Amino acid sequence: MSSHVEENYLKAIYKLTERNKDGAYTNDIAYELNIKPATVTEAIKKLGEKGLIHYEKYKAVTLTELGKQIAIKTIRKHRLWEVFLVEKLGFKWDEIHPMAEELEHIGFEELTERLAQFLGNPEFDPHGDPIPDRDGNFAKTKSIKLTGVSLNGTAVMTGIENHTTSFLQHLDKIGIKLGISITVKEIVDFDKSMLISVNGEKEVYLSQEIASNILCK
Amino acid sequence: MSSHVEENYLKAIYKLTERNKDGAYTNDIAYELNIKPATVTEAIKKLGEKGLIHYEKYKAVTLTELGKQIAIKTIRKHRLWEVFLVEKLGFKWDEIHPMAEELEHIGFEELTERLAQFLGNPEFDPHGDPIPDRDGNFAKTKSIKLTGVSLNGTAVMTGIENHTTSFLQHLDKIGIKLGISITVKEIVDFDKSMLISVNGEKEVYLSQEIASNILCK
DNA sequence: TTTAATTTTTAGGTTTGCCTAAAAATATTT
DNA sequence: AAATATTTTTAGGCAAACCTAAAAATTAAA
Repeated sequence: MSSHVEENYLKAIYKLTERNKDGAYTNDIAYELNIKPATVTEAIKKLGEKGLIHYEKYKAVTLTELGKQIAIKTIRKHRLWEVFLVEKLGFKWDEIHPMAEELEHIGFEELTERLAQFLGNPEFDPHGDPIPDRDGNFAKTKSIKLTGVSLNGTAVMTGIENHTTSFLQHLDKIGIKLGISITVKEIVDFDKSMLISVNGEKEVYLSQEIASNILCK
Repeated sequence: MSSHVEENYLKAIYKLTERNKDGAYTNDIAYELNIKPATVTEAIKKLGEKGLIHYEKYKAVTLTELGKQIAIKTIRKHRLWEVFLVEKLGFKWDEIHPMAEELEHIGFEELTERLAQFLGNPEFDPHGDPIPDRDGNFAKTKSIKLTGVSLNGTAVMTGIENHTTSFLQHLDKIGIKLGISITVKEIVDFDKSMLISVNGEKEVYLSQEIASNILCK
């Protein structure tokens, strides 16, 4: 199995296991990777034999220590390249994912570490997601959803829970970006949408769906 | 055929056609790509059908305009990344080839162009090879081999004809790098090796083999 | 607790990009 | 121009990574 494909499976399993403690299900992995479940069954059997995941028929899979290391390294590479694309090449945060998705598979330890150094060993990527260090440790961040901020409370925007282009572009349009301060001016009783002010200026309504995908501290 | 594989074939054919005007032979392509001739036959048939090369059974192949464009774009990407690796990440010129060999296949036009801009639109890579511009035009360079410099003549080192690690490391050791000035102090009658002085200082003997792989102007 | 629905796996196929061995074509010698 | 050598192609195979359709196992519902 090519390391490119392998890394994608491990990354998907890592992501799903974050959400679902007992592991990643065949169907979910397939959905995540845009392939069919039958293909996933084949693949996870092999990953099991390679010692990268714990595989038992009909059960959710989990990563072994080795598999987890590889997944985290891939995430590290992905997020470092995202920083590069934004900080050095001037891309916007909604443009970088597909490029990072390819760059993350370039596998030279020395390249990754020099890139990190060149970027000033950043701890967060342009979406506010933590970048694991070379040993695989993530900076601890205890953020809350914007929906958890009480009326008249103020919070600093630190991240997002949804990474789709449309969501990112919408945040751009209303002026929400990392580090900005958000004050909750009103919570509409009817649908729990909220009126917020961005950096004490612009006021906009956010649906609960949007607010619940914005992370703050 | 994956663009990764396709680009490698086109690059190999481009390189071979540079050397051998009538085109690239099956055997040579196979040697260049470290695969077997039978595999090449299969591949070039497909590349022919795709309109990327001119293919006729038992004949050397040449690139079509389209095939040439893709080859040159790949070379552009390769050399830009090499500049990045040396100028920004501090790698040495003998370390970068394998990394650039992977980075070159990342195919986002916008990424390439922003990278080029970030690097200051360099015209030459760390080995002195010209970087084609976005339209595929190479800076014209009329360099000569160091073996063509006459006794007591001085020339500026501008490139190399051999890109092996061992050659690059040897040049490093004796202090030869791009831009350095070389004076021919002596040409040994017996084997045509030459005594040179590097930047008017250090004197070393170079075999004819080495001298013929050093380009100057 | 039996039936129904869902999920996972198996079985059998396809394409891609590689391989070896042998046949066919081309090129080189004698 | 024959014979020999070299090069290229054909033929048949293999593993990876995907697929569909059907069978088996598990989970949920009646």
